[in-house]
Amino acid sequence: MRQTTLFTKTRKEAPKDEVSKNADLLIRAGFIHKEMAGVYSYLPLGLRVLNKICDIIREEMGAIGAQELHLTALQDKKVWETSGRWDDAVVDNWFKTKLKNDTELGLGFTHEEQLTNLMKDYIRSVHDLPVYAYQIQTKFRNETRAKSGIMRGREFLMKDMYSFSKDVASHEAFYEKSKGAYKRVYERIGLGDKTFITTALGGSFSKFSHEFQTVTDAGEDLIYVHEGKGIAVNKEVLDDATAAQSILAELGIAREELVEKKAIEVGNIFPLGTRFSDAFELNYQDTDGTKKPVVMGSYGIGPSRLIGTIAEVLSDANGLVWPKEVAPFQAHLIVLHDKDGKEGKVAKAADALYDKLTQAGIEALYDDRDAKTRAGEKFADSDLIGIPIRIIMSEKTLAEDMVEVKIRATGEVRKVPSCDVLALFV
RNA sequence: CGGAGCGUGGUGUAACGGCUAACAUCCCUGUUUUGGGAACAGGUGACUCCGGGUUCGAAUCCCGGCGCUCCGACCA
Repeated sequence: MRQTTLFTKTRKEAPKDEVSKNADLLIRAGFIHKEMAGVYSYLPLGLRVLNKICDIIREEMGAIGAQELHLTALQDKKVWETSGRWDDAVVDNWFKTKLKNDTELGLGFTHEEQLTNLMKDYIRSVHDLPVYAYQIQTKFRNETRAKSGIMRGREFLMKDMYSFSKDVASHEAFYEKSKGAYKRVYERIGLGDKTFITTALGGSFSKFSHEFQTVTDAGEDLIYVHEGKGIAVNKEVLDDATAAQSILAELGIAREELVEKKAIEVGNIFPLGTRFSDAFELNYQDTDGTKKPVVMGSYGIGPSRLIGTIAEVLSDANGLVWPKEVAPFQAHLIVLHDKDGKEGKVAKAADALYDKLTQAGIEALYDDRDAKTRAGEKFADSDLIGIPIRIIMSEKTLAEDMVEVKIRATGEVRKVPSCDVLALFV
């Protein structure tokens, strides 16, 4: 994409109504636009990152046999009354609205109820199981306090998967498999080293749950990391003496081995048991003819929060630093025109290189702005946007038939023969 | 939901109750410049969040809204 056609611009100054680093950088670099507190639009650059993250999630969910679907955001009150979660006293972060005829509707903050109810039309027999279904969808949560930029919004994107298994054993087998899929997602988006599977309390549905927590000072949670085993427990576990004892024993770790860290929850999986299948009478007929409740699990990950987390964890003083797999573009080609400007030899060579990259299937952002935008400004913008590989072509480099390559993450600079540029992307 | 702070051109800031609301940046014209956010000249752009009130006079003081940020509570 030619940068002259990109409608967003970078900003030199931090927005006055944001303090958090993720919002500051993402807004200044033109990835997101704030609409109101906790509600952000995704601009072309930000959407590219979001789509890449979603595609990685799709691949990893597909790899463990999950199928994608898309449920509705508008929710039927009756369905939620079935599980007892319509009441504002039970769930206090509902957005509710009404039809013209005063029928109440909700805007989905999660989708256990709807999907369980839907599955009644498709799950009848043991032969229909298991089913693993997920969606990537906008969720609405009426948070009393939106904060931390895109880390905690009122409208946000969420991948939520639900598993439907015939019994506890097969549920547990899939639950374990899902952990692997989640780990691969964090590795691929560049957060693997800092993300720990964290045992947490189960809340109302089960004895325990697992969170994926990325260590960062911008986090809201306190976790206790066992660095040797690469696992953690949530503070809430240690606060509960009986839970702490059994969970630490199960994990084979001792309290003294744990190090306290601030972290942001970037994923959460938990067994649902038959909490919803009982409520909705989602049963199946087993081979022996008896009726049994489906055993369920729920698996969430927030792509938009992941963007914020990457911005918090991987950025530096000059701006964003995108890992290869989620970067909006693989290459940032910068041309420094000669005195003939857009008609000059350097411009022609850079145009040709851009075409070559594009034809090779390499996504490149081409900073083709003319000499009114000087080198320093182009470099500063490039640092801020954070594309992994920068390729600079100028009169100087062209004279040697080279380009200059700078790696955003490390700052490493080297000269590469123009003909070898494609080799940078294998 | 408790507490604190804030709301002024697109952006970031300034302005004692008193001239035509100032500066920087961005943007537009032109000249010059060309490897880390250049220089000069000219120009566009604001009912100072909204509604009331006090006053000869309000961006400024008072009241009420709305909005934003932060701390806390909450967060299957």
